[in-house]
Amino acid sequence: MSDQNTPKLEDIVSLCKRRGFIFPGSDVYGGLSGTWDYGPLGVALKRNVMELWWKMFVEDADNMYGIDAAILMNQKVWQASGHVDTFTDPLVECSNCHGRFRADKIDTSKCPTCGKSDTFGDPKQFNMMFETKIGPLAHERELILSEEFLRGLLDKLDENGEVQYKMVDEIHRGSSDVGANTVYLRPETAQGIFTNYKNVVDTFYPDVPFGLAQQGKAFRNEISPRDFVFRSREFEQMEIEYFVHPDNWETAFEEWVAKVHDWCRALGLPDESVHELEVPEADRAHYSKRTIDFEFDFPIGREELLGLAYRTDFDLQNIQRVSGKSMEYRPKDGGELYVPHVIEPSFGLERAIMAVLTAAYTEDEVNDEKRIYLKLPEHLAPVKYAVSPLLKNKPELVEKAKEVYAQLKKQHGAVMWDDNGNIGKRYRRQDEIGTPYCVVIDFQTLEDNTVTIRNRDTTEQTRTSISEL
RNA sequence: GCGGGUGUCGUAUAGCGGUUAUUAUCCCAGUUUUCCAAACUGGUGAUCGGAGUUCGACUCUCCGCACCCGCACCA
Repeated sequence: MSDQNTPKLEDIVSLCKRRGFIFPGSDVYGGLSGTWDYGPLGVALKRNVMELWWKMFVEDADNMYGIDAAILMNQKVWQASGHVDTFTDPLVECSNCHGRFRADKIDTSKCPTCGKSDTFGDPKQFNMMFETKIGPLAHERELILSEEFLRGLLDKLDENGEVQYKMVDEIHRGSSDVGANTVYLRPETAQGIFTNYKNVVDTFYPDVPFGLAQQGKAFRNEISPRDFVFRSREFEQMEIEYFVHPDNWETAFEEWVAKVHDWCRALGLPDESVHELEVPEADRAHYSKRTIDFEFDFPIGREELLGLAYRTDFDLQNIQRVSGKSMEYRPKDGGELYVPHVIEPSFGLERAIMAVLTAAYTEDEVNDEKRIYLKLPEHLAPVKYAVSPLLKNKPELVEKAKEVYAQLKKQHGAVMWDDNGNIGKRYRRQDEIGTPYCVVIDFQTLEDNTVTIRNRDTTEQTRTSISEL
């Protein structure tokens, strides 16, 4: 349901490329599906969102600890977490209509699409995790074990063919097993937190409830990445695992619902565009006892912005089982040992940025002309102030403006110099990148050291003295 | 991954089996300009990639790649 205030996705994509926020990944080489690169303004916006998150949830809280785990992890992590099993789907393809289906979800004797019988071959494993190898000989080994290569070779041999085929099958079976040198690019950042739970408890002795927070890249081999940065193969997550006593999970869950709404407001998202979806059991992840998806009215429709899940003690119990190390928490008041339960708010950074852009993108009609501007919250805007001389062919104005620019730059950092074209043109350009204030040095400045400050949203100007900037 | 569509300067576009590849805007340099995309001058910049057909391909054919729509997938 998008009302007329929701911008079109193509308008946002276009503005992002035109003004240097977000470009297609590997653009000069024709692109790479499912990847996006951030330009100068995009990375500024992205960092502002990340820093806001870190400040709100880590620095401003007194029971939160930050960590930053490696992307590559021991493969046992993913066996313990269930990802090796649940991220691997057996898929079958119909030789008649080429439809693809989960082999474990349909009757494979008959194609549900075209109705033909016995059109399915053997199921093939499809895993959403990117896999790579540790060690320098990895690729050589893969080449030797290529089934196609070996079969092609053996097709040329008449004698003992049968024996040789058997050998190929054995070798191939061996290579499709997960070798000791196989590692995965993490499909979620959460496990990097769980694997460090014990280290943090042993070094900081935090009181429950406490949380561990992390920001970082995650990778999923999506079948079809789509909708701009909404679903891509490489993305950034901001996650918190909040450890609670099992009796208190419901209270903590409700607290986090409120905090999530605070976060959405800090991003400048209107309350009426954010929706809670209680995820029914059948749709929940394998580890979760309760999940709320927070959805947002994106240009592509109402879709998930972030998730809040009660993960029980699923992860810590798994680590305890697989590693053999105790994950029990010892209360300082001498109470009984227990394995803490976990509330997990999980934020997608790119989705947050897309929501921010959606909420900020505004088109106004001014004198029959369209004015496009990004109504970004001040703390997220890539550029806070643009400084201009009213006229650039008057050296005294330019000189004074440069002084003001240097002063503001020292104070705020995110300040841009702009003397291109005429003043109206500069305002429009700054509008499009969401700069909240344009500071202009004019002839009056030379007399009384005051400048005009033009407001992005109202286009009104006020005159202020330089010292009060 | 399947089916359908699309692919020309940064953006938006025109056109053609043989062009100096059109126009606007953006961008850059300059003139001008006392507050909301004014004007003028000059400039950079594109046929998605690779094969094939042809004397000659941006144009036709095939194969890749990317994007859009639908299906499926979505821990």
